[in-house]
Amino acid sequence: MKSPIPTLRRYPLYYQFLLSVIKDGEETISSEELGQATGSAPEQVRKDLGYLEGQGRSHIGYSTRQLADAIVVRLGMVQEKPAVLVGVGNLGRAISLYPGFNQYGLRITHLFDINPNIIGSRVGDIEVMAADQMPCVVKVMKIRVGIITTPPSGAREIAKAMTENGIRAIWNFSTAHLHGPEGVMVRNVDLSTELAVISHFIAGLEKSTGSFS
Amino acid sequence: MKSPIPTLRRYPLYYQFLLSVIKDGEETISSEELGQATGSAPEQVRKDLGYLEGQGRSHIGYSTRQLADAIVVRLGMVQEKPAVLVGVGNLGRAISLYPGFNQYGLRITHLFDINPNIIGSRVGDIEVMAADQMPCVVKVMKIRVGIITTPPSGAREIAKAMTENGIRAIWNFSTAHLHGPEGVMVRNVDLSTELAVISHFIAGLEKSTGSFS
DNA sequence: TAGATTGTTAATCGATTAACAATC
DNA sequence: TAGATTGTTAATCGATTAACAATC
Repeated sequence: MKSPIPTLRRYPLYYQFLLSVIKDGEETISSEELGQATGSAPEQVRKDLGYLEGQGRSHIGYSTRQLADAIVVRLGMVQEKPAVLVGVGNLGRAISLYPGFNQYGLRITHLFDINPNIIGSRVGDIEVMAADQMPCVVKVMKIRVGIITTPPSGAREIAKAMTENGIRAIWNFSTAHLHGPEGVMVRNVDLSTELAVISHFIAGLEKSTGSFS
Repeated sequence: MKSPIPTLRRYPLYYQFLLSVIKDGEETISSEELGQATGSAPEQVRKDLGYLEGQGRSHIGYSTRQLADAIVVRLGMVQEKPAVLVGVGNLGRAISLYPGFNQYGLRITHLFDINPNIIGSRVGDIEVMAADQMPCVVKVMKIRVGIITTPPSGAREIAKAMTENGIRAIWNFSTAHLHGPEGVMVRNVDLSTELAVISHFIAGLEKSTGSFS
């Protein structure tokens, strides 16, 4: 059965915790425990896991191994997903070096930038190429995933070049809000959306407690 | 009127776009345009803006200036919010150098790490301190915002030390899922949640088109 | 067995979307 | 004026939560 997007987003949380308890030698786990560890209600956990192959057993719980495997299958984590990244600033560098992505089969194979001082430099063991070569690389290598970590100004154009050359999913970290054509998934990740929530909360505290408390 | 969290998260998107049209000299903007630019329906925009002070005018739209100001006020963007960051790896470095945060009044004032090779080094104009000094700094400087960019193993303990010394909002980028005590807001930002959605989507494509297409 | 735990159905909740009167 | 646009109320939608029978 198809998993809704909020559920898909919770699978990695379950998966991470499953790995740690498997390492501890646990054979089974209850929805209660799994919920505790990931910040979800047990009913939520059971519902989410209900979309997966396999099932839990009353009085016993779920097999940790079987569950982890089911998540791997559902998320397509074993498939190799080569990706290009455009914009090798601090954020781009951090993301291309982020160790957690391998687990999901995401491999950033090419880096691009427009800054001549950055082009030709190395990040990890990848050499940064000139951004105008990105379309060609994407097309020739049949790459399906594009990551954008540029300033907002160039983002739209880059996204266009990506989709025109076969990219099917764009992970956009720039503050420009993008949306792709039919059949292309765009995930906009804007850190300021979270910052808004935090700022609002902290500012609210100051107001209520004032400088007298 | 209080804005719900999904609305708070959209304000930065509106704000960003408002700044750009103000720079272009536009005096007013319609909910239609604003929605177009940020990926929301016009009704959604009107609802979100309805929570703010001030109002739009029929046939005219909203005053761009007034709207931007109202968002600034609602999100408490002008209040100075000093913050500490623990974990000066690639991600931590990227975040402490991220230019967009100033806008929200967030100022990362102290950096901490446990790695002796990193302690004493500089990121921007801030010197990295030993992590065990974090509780003291937070307490003495009355800092209310903590950012965690460590590996998951140490995260829980760091969060505990933060809240015990007066931190009221934690922005957690580690893969450990945290939740704070009553009165402390924790925002868990796990990049793998987004990656799950992307991986699922791309893996689904491969399956349906196969290697024959 | 008794009690723990799943799986599933129903109820709730909150956000989004639609509809439309009011207004400029 | 006519048409565009807001503001607000109602309808829809989807996810979360609650309830509970089934089962080990």
